[in-house]
Amino acid sequence: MKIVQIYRCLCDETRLRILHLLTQGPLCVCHFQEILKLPQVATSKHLAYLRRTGMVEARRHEQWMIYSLPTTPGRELDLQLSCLQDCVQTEPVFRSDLDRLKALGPKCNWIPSVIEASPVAKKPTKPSRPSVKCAG
Amino acid sequence: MKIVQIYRCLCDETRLRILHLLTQGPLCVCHFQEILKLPQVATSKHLAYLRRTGMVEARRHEQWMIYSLPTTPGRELDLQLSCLQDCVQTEPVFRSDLDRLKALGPKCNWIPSVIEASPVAKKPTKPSRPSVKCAG
DNA sequence: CATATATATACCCATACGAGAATATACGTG
DNA sequence: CACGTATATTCTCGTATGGGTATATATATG
Repeated sequence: MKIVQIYRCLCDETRLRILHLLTQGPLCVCHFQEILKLPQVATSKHLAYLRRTGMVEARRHEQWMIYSLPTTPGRELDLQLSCLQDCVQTEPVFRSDLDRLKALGPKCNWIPSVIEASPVAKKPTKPSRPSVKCAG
Repeated sequence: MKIVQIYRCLCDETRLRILHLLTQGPLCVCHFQEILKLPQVATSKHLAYLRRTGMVEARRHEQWMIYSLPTTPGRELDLQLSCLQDCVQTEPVFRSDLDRLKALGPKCNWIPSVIEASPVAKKPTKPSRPSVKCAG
């Protein structure tokens, strides 16, 4: 991936927040909506943009699309993401995003096990009963 | 300066090359043109963009405008510029820019002394005689 | 002052992008 | 299969941006 492509992904605040959240682990779209407080279409389009350029990967799990950083990010992306984490320290948005992510905590515990793609993974806290309505 | 502003500056290859060159030291516009092989107006406009957002500083010296990184860059910009230098290693454009910069070497020795703003600075290699025509 | 060099700005055009509304697709449940 | 939830795509619109041409400004020189 060309460096300037990486920067083009980083030059929008929403995408910056998405990538920042993903450094903490995989997330599904509804959680992004929840944390970023953005309409569905905005979230989805930014995620599509990131996926097109190879900045993130996506896999479907039942109704949900789980987004994560690439399994093999490549040197440049790795460097940039580290730098991003350093840089955002000073801006409150990113801090509160993290707070909302933690607050969401147990609700999305099941995601990592899904990502590991272990077929026998138990999905402990996932409300597997009725009318899931995401984690809202 | 907001982080996303920094990224907006970095998301164009020309500006990336300009900033990369500036990590080596101050340069005047004609040297950018020379190294980047870009028309005057393109160079000037990208430099104006960078100046507007505070990514670079400019000072006039006689006919020339000398551009440099901010004297006090701030934490985020510092981090980003370091990361940039790390990242560009793999892309040939930046390498050849550096080569052309070195090749230009003695022709712009006088710039650092100008930047120091020492009133009695001698400008050794500057062709102070006739029809300067930049460093072309 | 006339002219040349260095640099910036204004203007025009094409394209990219972000936001919003509406619609489509995929999956799950009864 | 009908319906609901989750997510993606299409369309439209306004704005930012990059390239090019022409012009303006600043400085130096004769």
